[in-house]
Amino acid sequence: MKPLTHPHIDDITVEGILHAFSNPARIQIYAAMAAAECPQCCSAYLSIKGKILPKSTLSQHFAILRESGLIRSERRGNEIHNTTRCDELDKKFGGMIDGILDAYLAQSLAVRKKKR
Amino acid sequence: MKPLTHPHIDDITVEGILHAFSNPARIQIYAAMAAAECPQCCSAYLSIKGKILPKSTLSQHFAILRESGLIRSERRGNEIHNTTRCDELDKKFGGMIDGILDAYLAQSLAVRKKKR
DNA sequence: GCGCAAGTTCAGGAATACAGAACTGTTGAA
DNA sequence: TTCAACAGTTCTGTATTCCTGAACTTGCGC
Repeated sequence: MKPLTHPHIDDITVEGILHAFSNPARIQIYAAMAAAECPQCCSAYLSIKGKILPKSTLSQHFAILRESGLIRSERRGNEIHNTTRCDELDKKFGGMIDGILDAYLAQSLAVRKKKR
Repeated sequence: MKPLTHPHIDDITVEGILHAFSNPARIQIYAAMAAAECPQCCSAYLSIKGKILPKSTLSQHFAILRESGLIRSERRGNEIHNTTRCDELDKKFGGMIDGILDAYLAQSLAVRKKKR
């Protein structure tokens, strides 16, 4: 099994991050991960917004998040512990990530209100 | 020829914007448009970062930017005048767009420095 | 009218995304 | 140690999206 590789902070690009975020499942995964208090394994995100994702799809989403530099993944025995790289990213990209997350969370809240 | 339609501000979504921005040509067009002092027609962006885009490709990029709600396009006789909708967008999405643009511009600057 | 320039639409091929099936590697219990 | 269950990956075919050249429409000036 391949070792998990992460791009160096200098190799992370705005376009890569925006592409990773351009998929609804991926931005939701990232938002949930950013809100989590401790590292979560991949299968914690098998069900997202009431939809169930196939494991293979999820695995590929995680690969894209990892390769774009948004998250860090570490093998812990059987599972993989995932965390955001927000400290590094905030230093490099200023308020970009937070700005996106804030807007996304505000939108999610608004949608939930509407549904009631 | 179809009339140009723009989504209502309430129908603009974070995912739509991020998808529009996930393409290098589109974010560059938007950045240039945001920096321009007056409305630009589409063909002002035929050459972007040294690359020449086919007209058809450009036309579709503009359609995506328009439908995502990022820009406003108005027919002026033969050509189309394009402007960003940044006032509305800033009101709706807080610092998201500016955060993205700032990071993108900073990255572009860094790249240009490296090339020298 | 004519020619030209600005954009659009269409059609194809290329690239990318998705999901089911089969797989690898790890854990824990018998 | 053997084996079943579990976490995640890889492979593969299909569906979707993206890109671009060619043909087209519309508007302007001569």
